[in-house]
Amino acid sequence: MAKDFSTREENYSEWYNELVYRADLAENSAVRGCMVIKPYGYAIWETMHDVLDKMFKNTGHVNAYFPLFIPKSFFSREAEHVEGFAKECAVVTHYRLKKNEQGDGLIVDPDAKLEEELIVRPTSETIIWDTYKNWIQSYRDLPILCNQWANVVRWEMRTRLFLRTAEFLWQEGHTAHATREEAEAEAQKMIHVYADFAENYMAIPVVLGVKSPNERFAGALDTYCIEAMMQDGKALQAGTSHFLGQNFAKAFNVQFLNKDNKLEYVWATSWGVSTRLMGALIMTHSDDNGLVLPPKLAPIQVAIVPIYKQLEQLAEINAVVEKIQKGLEAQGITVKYDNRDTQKPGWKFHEYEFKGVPVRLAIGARDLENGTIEMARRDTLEKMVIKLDEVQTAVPKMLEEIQINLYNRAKEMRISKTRPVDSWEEFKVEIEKGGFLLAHWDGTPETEQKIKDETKATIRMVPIDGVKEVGKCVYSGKPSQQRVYFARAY
RNA sequence: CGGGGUGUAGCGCAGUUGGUUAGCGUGCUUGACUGGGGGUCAAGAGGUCGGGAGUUCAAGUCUCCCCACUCCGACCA
Repeated sequence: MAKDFSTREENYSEWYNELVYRADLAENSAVRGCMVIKPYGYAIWETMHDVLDKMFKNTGHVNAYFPLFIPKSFFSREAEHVEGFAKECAVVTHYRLKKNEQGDGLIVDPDAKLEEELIVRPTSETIIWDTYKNWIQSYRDLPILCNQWANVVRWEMRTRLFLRTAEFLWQEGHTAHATREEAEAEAQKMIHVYADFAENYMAIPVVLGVKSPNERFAGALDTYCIEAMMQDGKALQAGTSHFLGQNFAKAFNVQFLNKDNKLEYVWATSWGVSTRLMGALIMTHSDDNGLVLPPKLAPIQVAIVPIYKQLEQLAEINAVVEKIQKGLEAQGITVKYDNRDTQKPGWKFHEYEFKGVPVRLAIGARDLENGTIEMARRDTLEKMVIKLDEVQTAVPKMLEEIQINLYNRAKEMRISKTRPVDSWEEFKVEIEKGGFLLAHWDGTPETEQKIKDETKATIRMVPIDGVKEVGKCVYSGKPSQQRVYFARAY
């Protein structure tokens, strides 16, 4: 057992915070609401970045980079967009500091006021569409399929490591198309890429659907999303893909001549996932002993700990481990052999367990005699003794098994927290228990808002390929065509 | 922005009605013994008590002002 570590039962959010901090993933910085992502945490993000980047490129996208600053006037061009982001923008008003004549330090030089203030991007649609205007004249210029990896700033009132920080890292795809159909297909394609990534790499099962108008991205016609269920029963939006229609093309006057020599507005999409995924990863799999990482994203997949008395013994072990390590690395497995003499074996066991390393091997004098090695798996904490000559097959097999087990475990958890609800009384009782409630909804924003006001639950999404089922709205009793997902969310 | 709370060693905290040299846990350094699940013992290093002003013979402790952080709401990827 880890000492002095909160359990999920005692206090879920404390457990999460301590986990992030003690597993060396991230910490709060001197700047309120902004985090420092530490090397171990960044290594996980880096792997996510690399995998996603490949997936984007495999689907025809290229990377570009647009500025951090956006002229204030750009923001007011798209009415809904402005409303959505105005309340959380960091604004640059001056470009120079000077010595404080009245006291110590520096003050903002009042003479260095910018003619037009610059917004630190909360998202880049506006600056990108202002740029695309210059790139697009003909249908031959389309489609444009760009992605950028960047940091953005949203001045949030309350922040939590990874889940909501004032500055966060993300990728944002911005595409331009000649037809509505093509843009819609793009938006849907990308939400499926995200679902694929979440399920097959992060081992997080997700439900896929479309947002209700209330929850839609500011300026979008449709927002597709994937939603995951956390262990405490709260939902977490893991990725969004927006069909923007011609809203931004009209706001920034981006037109092209089609084959019939007629001027048309361009159709757009944007889609993104952020470092918030780290929060989802942590909360989905981890337990009261610390972090649990799916092998495909673990910075260290196998940790090897030697157990020895004298240094001569260590030398003997080193020789055996060297072969094991080389063999595993040749199979593409990331191995850390921790033969530091500065820490005890017990300390190392806890360290790697807490950091979520999927497989740990331990080898000592006893093993050398028997030709064995101890293998421990992080997901179930089981330990087993295997023959040394089995290591090269047993370890990769175990990694695969853990990856699958984590996914299955998370899926069972989600299924157990998902259930249909048919009356308002039942809804109010069940929402307190957490999880997804599948309920009928009359399709109106008014009803959705009332449900939110009374229960803090929001419609997480309307399933795209959901089963059509005639029913009555759980709140208003009006007719409904299908059930939607309700939950309290992060 | 509204309502609580907290600022004392790297981190986590104690410090009573003001009273001598400001403590404890952990971490850190050195050494010895140890080593199959966070070892034991010993010796050390480490402090503008958030900042400023005031009351007092005497302030970590009382008063006032300021600052920072944090939690709970409203807002949100």
